[in-house]
Amino acid sequence: MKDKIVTRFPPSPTGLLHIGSLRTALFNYYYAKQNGGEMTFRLEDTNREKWKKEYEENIIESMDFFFGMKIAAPMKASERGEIYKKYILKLVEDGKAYVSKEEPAEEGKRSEVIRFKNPNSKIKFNDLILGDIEVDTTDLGDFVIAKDLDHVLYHPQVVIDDFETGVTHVIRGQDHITNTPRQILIQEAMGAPRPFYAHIPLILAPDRTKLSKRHEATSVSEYLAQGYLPEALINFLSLIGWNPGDEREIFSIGELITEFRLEKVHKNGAIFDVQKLNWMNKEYVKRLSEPKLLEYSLKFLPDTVKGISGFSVETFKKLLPIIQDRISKFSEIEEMAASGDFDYFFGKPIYDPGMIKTKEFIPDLISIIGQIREENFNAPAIKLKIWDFATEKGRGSVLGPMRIALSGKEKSPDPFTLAEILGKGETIARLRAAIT
RNA sequence: GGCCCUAUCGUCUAACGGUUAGGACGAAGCCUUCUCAAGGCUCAAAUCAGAGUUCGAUUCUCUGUAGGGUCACCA
Repeated sequence: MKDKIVTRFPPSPTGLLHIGSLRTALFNYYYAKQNGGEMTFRLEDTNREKWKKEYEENIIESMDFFFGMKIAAPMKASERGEIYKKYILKLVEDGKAYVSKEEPAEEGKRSEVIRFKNPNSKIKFNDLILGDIEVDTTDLGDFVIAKDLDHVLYHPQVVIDDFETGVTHVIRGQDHITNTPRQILIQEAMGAPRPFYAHIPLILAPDRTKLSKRHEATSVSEYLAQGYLPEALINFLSLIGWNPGDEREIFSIGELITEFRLEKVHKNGAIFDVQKLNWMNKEYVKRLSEPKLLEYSLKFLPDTVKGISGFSVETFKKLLPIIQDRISKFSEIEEMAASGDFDYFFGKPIYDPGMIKTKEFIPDLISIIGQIREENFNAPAIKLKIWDFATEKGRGSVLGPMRIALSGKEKSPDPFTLAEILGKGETIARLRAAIT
């Protein structure tokens, strides 16, 4: 009988959920799920200086948002002081740790701390991604594991929490690799079993250093706020440092759970390429259902547009295909709004009449369009009716003025689509207005 | 600097020791076209260097070089 696989995600609430943390959580989640196991969650929240309630809430909400984990009462390191204390006490009793008198060299340092008695052994462990790693722990010295019995430090905390929650696989970033020998040492002193380790490569900024706060946008919330879709973010992040070995790129979370292979995770760090994220997000935008597309579009549509007197959701719905075609992320709707790409749908276009090169063919357009029946007033039908005439007279001098008459802009969707959205009556009205 | 990790197009990456070193993003060009997008097609672009093992190294070994991570009484 194989033991149930238990992975872990223990973020520290010292910032909003980081893009790299999400990816680590994702890998932990895939590995646990595909093996019928589970991913545990706990908050490593003993650093009270950097802690913020806002961060904690953001992380917990994200767990629900991305993994459907409803966490009512998260396990918190800050509430486990008594437990840590017992273990440290035991270590001291067993002679594996000792109270050390110090001469504080710096301000704020204590004259007495608890140090781990380093047996100075060579620690060898097999990393599921990196392979065998051997480290001589002599250079680590007798490192401090607690300031005192009520202030236990990170390494013993991790070992105790992983042990008590039955963690079988520690999947974490490569920035933790040098912590591993220390933690194994403590484990062995406590007689705790050693979990499997898998250190995943770091996500790098374009300057090839670890992606951190000093770089552009690093929190998941920022990306969501820019209108990246969660599914796209998950897909993109999952493909950094891992790939299925073939040429597929678009994966649902369900597919990722079955396809993900820990053994195929790379050893080397990878740059977070926003351009590729943009492309992938666009792929997801294209696949969005109409209700979802409307929901997101409305959410990102500025109030200045919603406040136009002629604005209605009914009309806005007709613009959805145009939006879907143009944006790669939803914040671009704000840019479209700023350049006036929506205004003319909800009110008369404002433009310099000089923009219209020639009004010569507008009366003909009005009569052609007038012949189209109301119920047939759609872009393909309108195009069919006008096309030959436009070709005969010169498309530039027929279609160009038509577009400007309808939109007031040099750049816009094609005039047939414009006419369809505006409707027959309004189209003719705007063409008439352009003559005078 | 010590310790640890890594090394294929600009970027993400594929390639039982035998391939014209493949794909994607991005760039460029072309087509489509009334504009802007979208779409289609085409093209450029890489095995860090040097030894060794081998009939044959992107692939295995060593050295060098480069990059990264980490060295708290933070987590």
